[in-house]
Parts: sequence; C-alpha cells; structure tokens
Amino acid sequence: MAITLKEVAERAGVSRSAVSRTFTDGASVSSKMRRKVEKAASELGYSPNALASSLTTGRTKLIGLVSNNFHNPIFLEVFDLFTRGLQDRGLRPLLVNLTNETDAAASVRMLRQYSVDGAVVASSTLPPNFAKAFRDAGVPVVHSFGRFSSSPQVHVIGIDNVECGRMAARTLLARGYKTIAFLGGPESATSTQDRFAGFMQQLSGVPDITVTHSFADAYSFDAGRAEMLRLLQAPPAEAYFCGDDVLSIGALSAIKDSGLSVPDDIGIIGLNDMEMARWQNIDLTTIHQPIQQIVQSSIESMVTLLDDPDRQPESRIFACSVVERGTLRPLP
Amino acid sequence: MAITLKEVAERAGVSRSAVSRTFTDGASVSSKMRRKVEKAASELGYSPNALASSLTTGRTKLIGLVSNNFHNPIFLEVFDLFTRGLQDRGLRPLLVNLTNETDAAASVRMLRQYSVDGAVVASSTLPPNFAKAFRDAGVPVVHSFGRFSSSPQVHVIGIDNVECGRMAARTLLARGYKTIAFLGGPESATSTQDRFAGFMQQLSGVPDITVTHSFADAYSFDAGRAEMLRLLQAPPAEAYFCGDDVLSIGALSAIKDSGLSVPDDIGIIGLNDMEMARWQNIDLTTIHQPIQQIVQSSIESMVTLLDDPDRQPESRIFACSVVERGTLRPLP
DNA sequence: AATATTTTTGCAACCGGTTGCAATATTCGA
DNA sequence: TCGAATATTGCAACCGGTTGCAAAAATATT
Repeated sequence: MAITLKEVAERAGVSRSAVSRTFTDGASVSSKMRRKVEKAASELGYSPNALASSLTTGRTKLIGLVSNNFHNPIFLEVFDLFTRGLQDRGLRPLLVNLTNETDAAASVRMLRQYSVDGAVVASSTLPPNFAKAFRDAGVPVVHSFGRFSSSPQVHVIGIDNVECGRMAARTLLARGYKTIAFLGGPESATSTQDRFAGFMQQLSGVPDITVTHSFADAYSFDAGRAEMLRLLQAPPAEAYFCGDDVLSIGALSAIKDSGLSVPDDIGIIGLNDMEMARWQNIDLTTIHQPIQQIVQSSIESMVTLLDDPDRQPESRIFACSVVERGTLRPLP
Repeated sequence: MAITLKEVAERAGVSRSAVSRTFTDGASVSSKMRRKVEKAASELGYSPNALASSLTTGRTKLIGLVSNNFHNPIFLEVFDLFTRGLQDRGLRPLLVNLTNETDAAASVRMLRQYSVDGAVVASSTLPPNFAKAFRDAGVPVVHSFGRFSSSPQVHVIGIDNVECGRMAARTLLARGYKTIAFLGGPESATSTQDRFAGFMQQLSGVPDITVTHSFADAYSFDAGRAEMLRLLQAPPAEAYFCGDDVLSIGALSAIKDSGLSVPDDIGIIGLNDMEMARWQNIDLTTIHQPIQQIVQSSIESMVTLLDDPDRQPESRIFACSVVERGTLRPLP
C-alpha cells in the first residue's frame, strides 16, 4: 500500500541505509546521493513511517494529552493551545478522555502500549497521585492546572489555588461584605479544596464576618444554578465566591430568576476569566487565570523533560489577578 | 526500559510466538500455556507494544481526529463524545488542529506518517475536498458536520444546512416578521453558504418581505457582536437568522447595549442549540442540531469503514428542529 | 604522486512484535 | 489400544525502519 524505504532504495539504485540517512538529519550523506534519493522518493511519493522508526529510535513523538475536563469551555482553549503548541514542535497529541475513569493504572498502561514519549495531564480536579502514576511508570509527565506542591513529585504548572481563595476573600472584604460564602465545585476536586482552604484561612479571625460554604455537584452551569436555588430558600449571603466561572453563571441565572439583582442584592466573584465572563450579558467579576502562559510553559517543560527525563520535578506557579466587572459592588 | 515479548518468553521458558499468541485473541493457545505466559507477564509487568505490532498487522488503531473548530463550545462536546466513543471501541484519537492550516496535503502526509487507520474530519467549515484528500491518499475518512452531497465522494455525517436555512426562514415567516436578515458566519464556511442558500431560497418569491444579509468574520461572540453593532447603525431588520449560537449571543449582547430589547424590537434565531443557549440569562431560540447522534453515527461509520475500506461513500443526514425559547416573538 | 585523513556508503544485525509452515503433542473414534 | 484427526508449539522470515562497523571513495597533506 504505502511506499517503503526499500522501494525507494531500489528505484534510486542505492542501499536502504542511504535512503534512511537522507531522511534523518544529522546523518552523513553526500549531496549527490541526497539528490538521487530525493528524486526517487518524490517520484514514488514516499514518506517515512514514523512508527516503524520509533522502534529503533525509541521515540514516537507522541504525547498523551490526558484530561477529564470536557465540560468546561476554558478547556477548549486549553486543547487548542496544547495541540497547536505540540504540533509546532513536531509532537503529536494522543487525546485521552478520563471522564468516568478513576483508575490511573489503566491509562498508564494504554499510554505505554502506544509508547508515548510523555504525557500532559491537563486537569484541575485530578489528584496529584494520578500524574505520579505516570512518573512511576517511567513516563515523563507534566501536570497542568494541577495542585501545586512545594516539594513536587512531578512537574506541575498552574496557579496557586489557595492564594486565589485568599485573593477572593480579600476582594470581598475590601468591598465591605459582611456575610460571605463559598460556593465550591465538587468537593473531591483539588482546585475546590485549595480555593476553599485559602478562602477560609483569609477570613478566619476577621471580626464581624459570617462565613458559610457549600459545594455544587460539578463545575457546570446546572450545578451552580441548582445549588444557588437551594441556597436562596434561606436568606442568602451578601456575596459568594463561586468555584469557577461556569458555576458563577449558573448562580447568576438562579439569582436573576428569584427576582434578586446582582450586584445590588448579592455579589458574585468567579474564577478563570473564561471568554464568556466578559460577554456583556454576563459581565462577571472574576479571577483571571493565565491559561496561555500555563499551556506554553507546560509544553516547554515537557520538551525539556523529553531531553532529560531525570530532571528534578518543579512547580511553576503563575500569578492570578482580579478582573473587575459588574457582579460585585464597587470599592467604598 | 519497557518489558518486551522476549523477556516474557524467556521467563516463562517458551517461545516468543507463544507469548505473542497469548496476547492475540483468536490464536491457538492451550490453557496451560496461557497460564504460564500470563504469570510471567504479570510478574514482569509486561504489556505489548501496540506500535510494534502494527508493523506486521498493518493496523495501529489510531484514528486522526481532525478539526479546525477550536473556538465553538459545541466542539468541546464533540471532542468529548468522539474521544469516549473511540476509546470504547479500542481506538485512539490522534488530535490534529487545522487552525491556520489550508493545505490538506500536509495533514494527509502527517497522518500517513503515523499510519492512522482512518481519519475523522470534524468541521462544519472545511470544504468537501479536504476530506477527499484523505480518501485519495487511501486513508478511510468520515467527514462529520460536513457538507452533504447526494452523490457523496466521502462519507458525510451531519445535517442538511440548506434545509436548516429554509427552516429558519419558515420560522420567521410564521411569526409575521416582514424585514428579515441573515447574519452569517464566515462566508468561506460551507455551513454558512448552505444555510444562506436555503434561507434565501425559502424567502424568494414571498411577497412583502424584505431580505438583507451580511457575514461576520468568524463563528464567535466578538464577531457576532461587532457585526450586529455595525448593523445597528442603520435601522435594523425585525428579525435575524444568525449563523450559529455563539454568533447569536454576540448579536444579543450588541442589541442589549444599544438599548433595544429582544424579542420586542428585534428577533433572533440561532443554530446549534449549544448548552449555553438554554442558560436562563441567554434563553436563545435556536435550531437544534443532534450532535450526539452525529458523533455516534460517525464513529459507527468509521468502524465499518475500517472493516471494508472500499465501501461506497454515503451521506447520513439527521433532522434538526426548532427549539422555542425567548428570542423570537410568539406565533400569532 | 604517494600516503594519511576524512567522508560516504553498504552490510548486517537489531527494534518488538506477527504469522505461515512444519513438527510435535493431544484428543478422538473404533 | 492404535491410527487418524485436531490442536498446540517453535522456527524462521518478515514488517519498515535505524545504526555500528568496516570497506570504499573522496579529499587533504607533504
């Protein structure tokens, strides 16, 4: 079916090695030879089989792109950036969807079967040990959007969710809110846990503040809306820090339906600064997460890791910042 | 590094073929042998190298998932469904991002290098000849969300965009709108062209109707908003059929900012019925596209195509339907 | 021009599997 | 119990490349 090395070699009247060398850069080939081979190759429409060569070189240029976040619109951008960035470096993303998957071992096995050169775990909800399972299996791994650790076991690129929690708390305090609440994503998500921890930590000990909290079932519009509807059956807090933007938008929808207004009756601050947050019919005050830098840095990290698999794991943390829009009352 | 067949064979004291056979279903192995081999394999932590075996079997179980739609949230769902569906059948999606890519040949070459068993082109904007380039190169291909043809050159699974255009027109006519407009996506997108054609066709010859049209730069919020802002500088039409939902939401935002109200001053109908369309703070009347069926059918089509690559290309068209929400005035 | 040095080339083994074929072992029927 | 039929196993060649090594060719040195 496809043209092979051998056929090109025969047509050019040279050895197979010669053909192989012309397609391997850095190999020793005379320009006369190169011309002959390239001529034969292009006449035949030959292109080398990357998988066959991986057998001997031990490199497939395949990178597992592993995620369980297929419902949060920001991840479409994440996938876009990852695929483009990897392609630009001659790497190929093998997409792995971990929805409903809790067993790290199965994914590891699968990626090993395909001899991926490395794996990028792109998820803000998977626990650190998931990425670690790849590392333990000898697969170079970078965990993007993962939980940061000061003694990292694997490369982690992302934000400091604990600090984001604090930042949200400070933002609400500065605006004079007295009854404050955390409306988190799923309690099992590391990002929820960390944001919650930071939030509570910042608020603890501040006088005259009432703090409550609850968790939505998922990082989704429906879950945010449902949880907020539930909360509205009792007197609500003055302001909520929601687990992320999608959740926030769900909450906004619930509040609007209840006849209350934002930010007059209730304030909302989200996290992510997804594209929709700045849509004028949403106009959500939120904490910006620098997705582009995170992805770019993740790719760079992966590339260096491929060259030197034993490099010390490191955490790379990017700063977040509050984006002021219309869902919190202004500073006094 | 990784355990190989040979090591398992040595440990179990059997031939390499025996080990290979235990991991190939349908091969002849005694249960005694199977036990021996499996024991050795699990002790060593062996798992077969899928790529190496593809060399002889000619099958990699790799499927190219090719798209240029990384900005439309519905495609996140599309990717989710595709990756899950393919995984469930033991196939692996190799993601190819065609953003900024106009040269089909380059993608074809790349996918051939990786010996994909087939390619799914998931795009509503790429022209048919793109998918055809794969077919011509001998790669089984299914074009999802592509332009339907009654004498298909490749397998196409999707909706009849021309009919959707007509449907939109009929919906607006039925509600008594007299000045009607088409606000399309990029003019180069096949889906835009087809929806436009159907829309105009249905309206042509209807008395007392004024039709205008224009195109946004992209299927995006910003493009829709920008184009609608431009349109609002002159007296607008009574109702618009927007190229898709994201565009519609951009247009809604522009209308709202101009102090006009929907549906009292202007009616909007979109297409796709993406998740956000039903968010209560958007509440967009739109035409529903059955994404789940399209993806599922695409996968089935691909699977049968893998068994029989010479099977006649077919078009599979799924019905769309209007979802009535709050952006058109009610039927009289 | 003869020799030393460097570059280019081909041979053959190897990467990790699969598979046709023949040899061997097992099961079955009478 | 014995021969025939069937099932299991190993050998060796092959899939499409790469690469160390030594021979051959080209280039440099004196």
